[in-house]
Amino acid sequence: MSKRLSFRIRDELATRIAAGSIAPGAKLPSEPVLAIELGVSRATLREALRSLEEDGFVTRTRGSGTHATYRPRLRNNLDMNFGVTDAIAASGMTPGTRDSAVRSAAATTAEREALGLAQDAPVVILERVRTADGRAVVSSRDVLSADTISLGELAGMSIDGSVYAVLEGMGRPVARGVVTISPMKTDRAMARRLDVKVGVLLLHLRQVDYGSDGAPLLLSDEFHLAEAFEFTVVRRGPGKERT
Amino acid sequence: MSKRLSFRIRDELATRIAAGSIAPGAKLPSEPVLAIELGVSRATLREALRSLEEDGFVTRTRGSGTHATYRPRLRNNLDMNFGVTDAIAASGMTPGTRDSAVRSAAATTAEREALGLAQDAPVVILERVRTADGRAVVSSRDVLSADTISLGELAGMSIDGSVYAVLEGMGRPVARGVVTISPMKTDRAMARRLDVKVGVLLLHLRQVDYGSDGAPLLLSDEFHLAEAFEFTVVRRGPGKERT
DNA sequence: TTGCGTGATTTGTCTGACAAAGGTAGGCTC
DNA sequence: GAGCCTACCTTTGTCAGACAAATCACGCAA
Repeated sequence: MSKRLSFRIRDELATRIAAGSIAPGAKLPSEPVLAIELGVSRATLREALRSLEEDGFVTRTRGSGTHATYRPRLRNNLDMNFGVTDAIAASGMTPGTRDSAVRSAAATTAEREALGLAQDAPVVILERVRTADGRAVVSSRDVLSADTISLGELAGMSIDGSVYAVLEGMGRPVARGVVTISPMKTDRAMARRLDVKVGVLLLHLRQVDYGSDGAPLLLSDEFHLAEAFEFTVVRRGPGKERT
Repeated sequence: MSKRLSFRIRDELATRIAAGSIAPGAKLPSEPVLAIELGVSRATLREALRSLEEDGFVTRTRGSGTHATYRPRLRNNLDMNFGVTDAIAASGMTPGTRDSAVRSAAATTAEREALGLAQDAPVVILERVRTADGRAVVSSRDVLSADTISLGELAGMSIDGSVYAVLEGMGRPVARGVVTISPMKTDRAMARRLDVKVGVLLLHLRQVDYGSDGAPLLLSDEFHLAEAFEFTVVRRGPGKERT
């Protein structure tokens, strides 16, 4: 349960809208009425509405009211599913892991830059092949500073576990990630790992994750089979009301 | 200038943070102090801070204060650059257009579903090849309902213009878009249009744009040369504070 | 029918206050 | 002296009430 009351109200309204209890395009009750119904003050309700508006659930117009917007249903939203496990589960398949291996090494130049490390700083690397309903669909490689997590801690995590869950358990939750998307064809090594032919299309997601203080925590390279996944992103429009 | 005072305050603070006037990790003045400094009430300031928090510019902690977060600088953020023109310009190149053509047709099934139209509803189609510094980099195809815009209006727009700008000029600004990303290889027709070899890697962006009322306005298919572009997305972390 | 004015409705902003949680400094115990 | 605990202060979260501004609906007149 969220710490802030306004978050709970926000989630409650978001659920109602998503579930269709408040129909798309329908007008919500006025703020005073809705505040009484939800048992909170109008200020708290407005915090929640502000958040919903920011995420595109509702539009608010002075003099007119607050209206729910039509919201497209998304299967694999990059915003919602942060890890590979989430993405697979969101597609209705059972996630699994294969060929898991952890090791330590000196950081390469690219890794040093991405993670903000000193030269020759030690890093720990986790390489896995993720499966959906038993079929290999993603090859992933996670790199973390040895200062962030020890080899033992990384090796000790659940085989199907999420690195994010481990980091959060250590009090270093991931607050934000920046992912770069590019297409590529499978080379021979990747084809063997994923058990597909050479030349099959992949989406390469290179992601740097940052902690709540803004420090880089994790560098991930994920190679997704294009035919197995579909990525969607919600983009905010150029309407001048926004920044 | 935005209609709502809280939006202006939001933008003002976002600018300060982005420009480094408020350093990453630095603590902002307390709400009462900041409200006086900005000349607004604390309620309005809190609306602005709520928005900034939602976008990851700041974190707020009761008892501790509001802190600016480190925000990575992005070259081609799918969130920031909505149209192809923006994306090309953000890469430091000069956008241009080639092989522009408009026509009208009956909507296909996929187009009907995406745009929420009745069977055999007429649509207008704009096909263009976009260039960066004279080199063809994107093949695009925009489909709109004939009710939204007439063939003449579409043909009359500036050759390098943005469909978004036209829609906004007609009082139908695009508030949100949902893009699906998938990789593909160029077929023969696309290779000729983009003047590349068959088999070169493309990123296919299929996007549906919605108006402020949530109604679908525009269906776009964009085929980007992979080697010419790089797409980044900021993802919100799995920190438990979110939905 | 069309246009205009007027009033009701609704969100936006302001003011003031108290509660809750984090941070800090001081004192106490061992 | 080191560590722990407590009281206090700061800061955000929530509440209450009021007025301003914008939109919408209705009635009326041309």
